[in-house]
Amino acid sequence: MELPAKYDPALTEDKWYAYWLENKFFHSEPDEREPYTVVIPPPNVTGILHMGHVLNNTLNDVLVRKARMDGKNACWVPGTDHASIATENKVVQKLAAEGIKKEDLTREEFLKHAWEWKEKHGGIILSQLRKLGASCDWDRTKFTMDPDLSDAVISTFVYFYNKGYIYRGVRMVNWDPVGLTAVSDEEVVHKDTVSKFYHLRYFISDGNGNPTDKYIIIATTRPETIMADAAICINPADERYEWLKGQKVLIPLINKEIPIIEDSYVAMDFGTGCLKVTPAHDVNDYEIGMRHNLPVLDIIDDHGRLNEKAQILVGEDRFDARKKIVGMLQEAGNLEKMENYTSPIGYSERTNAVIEPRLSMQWFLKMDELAKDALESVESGAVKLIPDKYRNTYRHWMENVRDWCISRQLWWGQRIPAYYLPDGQVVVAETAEAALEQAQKINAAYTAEDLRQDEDVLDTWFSSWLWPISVFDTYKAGHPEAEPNADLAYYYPTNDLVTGPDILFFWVARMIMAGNEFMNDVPFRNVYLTGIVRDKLGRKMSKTLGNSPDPLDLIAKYGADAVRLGMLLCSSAGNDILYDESQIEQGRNFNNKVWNAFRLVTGWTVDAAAAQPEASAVAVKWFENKLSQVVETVNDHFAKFRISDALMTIYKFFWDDFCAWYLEAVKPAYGAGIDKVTYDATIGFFDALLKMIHPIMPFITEELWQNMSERQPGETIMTQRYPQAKAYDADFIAAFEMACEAVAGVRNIRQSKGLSPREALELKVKGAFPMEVAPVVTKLANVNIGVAEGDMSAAQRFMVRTVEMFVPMEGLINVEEEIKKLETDLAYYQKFLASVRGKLSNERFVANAPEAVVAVERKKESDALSKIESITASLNALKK
RNA sequence: GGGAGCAUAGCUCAGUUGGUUUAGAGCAUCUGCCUUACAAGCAGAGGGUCGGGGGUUCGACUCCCUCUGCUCCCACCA
Repeated sequence: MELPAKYDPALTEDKWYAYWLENKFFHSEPDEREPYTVVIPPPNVTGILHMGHVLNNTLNDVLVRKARMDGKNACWVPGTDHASIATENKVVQKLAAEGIKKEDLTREEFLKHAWEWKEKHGGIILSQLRKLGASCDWDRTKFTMDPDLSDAVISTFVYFYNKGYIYRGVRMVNWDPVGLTAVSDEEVVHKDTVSKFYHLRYFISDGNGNPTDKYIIIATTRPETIMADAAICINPADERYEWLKGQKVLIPLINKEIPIIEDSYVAMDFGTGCLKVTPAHDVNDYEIGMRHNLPVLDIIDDHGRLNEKAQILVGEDRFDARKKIVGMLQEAGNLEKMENYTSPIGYSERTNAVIEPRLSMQWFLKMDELAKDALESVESGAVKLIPDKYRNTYRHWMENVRDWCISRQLWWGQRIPAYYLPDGQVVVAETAEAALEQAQKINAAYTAEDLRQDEDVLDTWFSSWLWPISVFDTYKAGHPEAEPNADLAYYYPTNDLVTGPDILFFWVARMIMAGNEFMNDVPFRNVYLTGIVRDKLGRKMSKTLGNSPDPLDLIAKYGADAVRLGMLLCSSAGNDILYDESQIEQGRNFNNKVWNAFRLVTGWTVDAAAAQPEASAVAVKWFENKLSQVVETVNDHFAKFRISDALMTIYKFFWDDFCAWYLEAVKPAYGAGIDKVTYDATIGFFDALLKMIHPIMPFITEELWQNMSERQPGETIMTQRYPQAKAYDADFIAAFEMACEAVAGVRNIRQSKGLSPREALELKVKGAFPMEVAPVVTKLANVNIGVAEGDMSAAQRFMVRTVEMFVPMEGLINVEEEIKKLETDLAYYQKFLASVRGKLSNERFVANAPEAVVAVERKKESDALSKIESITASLNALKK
């Protein structure tokens, strides 16, 4: 078979992915093997693949494929997340573009549109993952709103409600006026924002609601909320405002009389020391209001517009109202001054709208007990975070967690299974029928018509926190007492979770809580936290910057294997990835290297009569030993999740050790055949190398493995065993390295003297060179090796460790230059010797340092001495 | 405002209980090669007072303090 000189991934990738699917190699069923389980961090169902997904899923796939080849029963469960607020937003926008307003639709009509949208766009990302080579068990694909997964969510709600962990209450929540829903604290992003600090005059009332000429100044960033002011608050210790106590002031523009109150919350050194208290629109103010029994006046509606309670500017958006009211205040003589002011403002993570703190009735889940256990899971090491610097962050969050607001004023999601009765009571049950039964216990006359289900749905994370359980067993979530089904019993807990640190709390921590609660065991053993993919300038990749390449374009251009390797090259755990297309080029180049090595080896013809050359025998012995050593190193890297180290070890093993040294050492002369012993060994090594590379580059390795010899239908490299490390001879490996250094030394001399590699040279050795590896030096350096005797001053000299090597070259030696070079070397070693002797003559060093360390220093000393001696000898010879 | 982390070659990073020569890798750079697998390549080479200062130690890239510069997380001073 004739292979082209350049590898074309387009010809192989789809073919082999289809083959893997056809043969169901990704599919897993429980059996007697040890399981290796991973659940995918479910991407948004309508999302499309971005570089972050590529990084994450490549890492995941590498781990899964490695485990599979280590003989484990690997199961990688894929799926998608319904992402309630994000998806609902997209549907609302799509409908808006068609002139349909959400308000005009019923819940059922809207959900019909949403499901249509999901059917149309859902799962695109999963097909994109196939292009990347992800070896997910697609038969197990799940969606967080699959009917049975939704049932699990509802059961979970009922379970926690009955346990007393879920309660409903009026609280100050983070209101998203664009998404029209409350969001959790974690969904609020604080960004420093430049705004204005308005200094407003509030005139003192004369007692009858008329202004006097005295006033105080209040500093605020939100003048549009003054109509909702319930009081002005000062610090009781503030002497400046002693005179104010007991007075009343008038709200500008509407002349409403409000009291002066005192509360030590107010900072005397901030602003003017006078705080306007607006309980409905600020969390702190709300708390002050509670302490002082102030009325709560809510003047902002769901959309962030002023309502009729504001009396003025009714119907205006809060930001328009702010501009307008400033003008009005100025005209009325209430604006003292305004200054620029930068302060952190909360934005909705999903819609980027400025969060409006707002009082509303919401459902909450108590977190204190759950958080305590989840913290313990990480502190005890039951769950390992990689890198472990995240333990600190995790602890901090778990110790300061607040109750989780789980209700969302949306339609896309699992509807809260709470039913309101005409008498105001609430019943919570998994179904409407069960709810009615409960209701009838309260009043037998109630009928289904009397029950009104809560309009809200649950936070998306309230379903995804069940993911490692519910993808296997949808009944167990919400029913801790139930026996797990066979799948869950076998696959849980999962082994590794690969995800971004940005959802450590949203998702990872909550999965640990759910796991502890329902399974009495953690959901995974290791959490590998990736970095964020940035461009090479360090900027986060984003659509607006346009600095995010489309992974599918990259795959089309370079091949999935190249993209995978390119992403992994620079991905140490927890560190951000500075993505640069040159890394993917490097991946492509490596593909090509592997391809061409294969062309070379399979192009050889075996000469059955040929005896094995000595150099080949040495090379085979060396590579056998080296292979075991490298497999050992690679396994160690994998065990410690040092994936990029594992990759680089394999990369260098293939490129440097195998191609540059081994293949060159065993390569037959042009046109000649290769002996069978060497050929078989080489094919064996290639086979092992392909297996080692396979988890990283699955496509090209399958292609070559299939081409290497006749394969039966249904055979695959995917399920072959990873090479095993055997005992190896480290001394022999070291000896071979000396041979390589000798070859490099000769090549260096050829280069500096302009000598062709074809011209055979003499190499004279002085010292303890391991002669068993000499045949390799002979072949690769094209030299005849002999022992150095007599005057070597007419030879070019170099050293391999402590062995002196000479390449005689009468007439080509530049004596001046050689002397200079030797003198530089001599100076170096003399200085080095001095520093070593400095140490050795220090009694405290000799007394305190471990014996081995001292021995090393003595070895350094003797090595340096012997080098100085040989350099001096050469110098003397030259100077004669 | 509170907390955490980082700073090592031009770039991206290793450096695994403080001791294997006077610090490593990949990429990039320079030099010479179209050598019959591969120019997406081959052979060689250069390049770092380990952010600054101080301390502990026989010994510090590694531990402690401090300064500087970045990054991230958390956070209700209007």
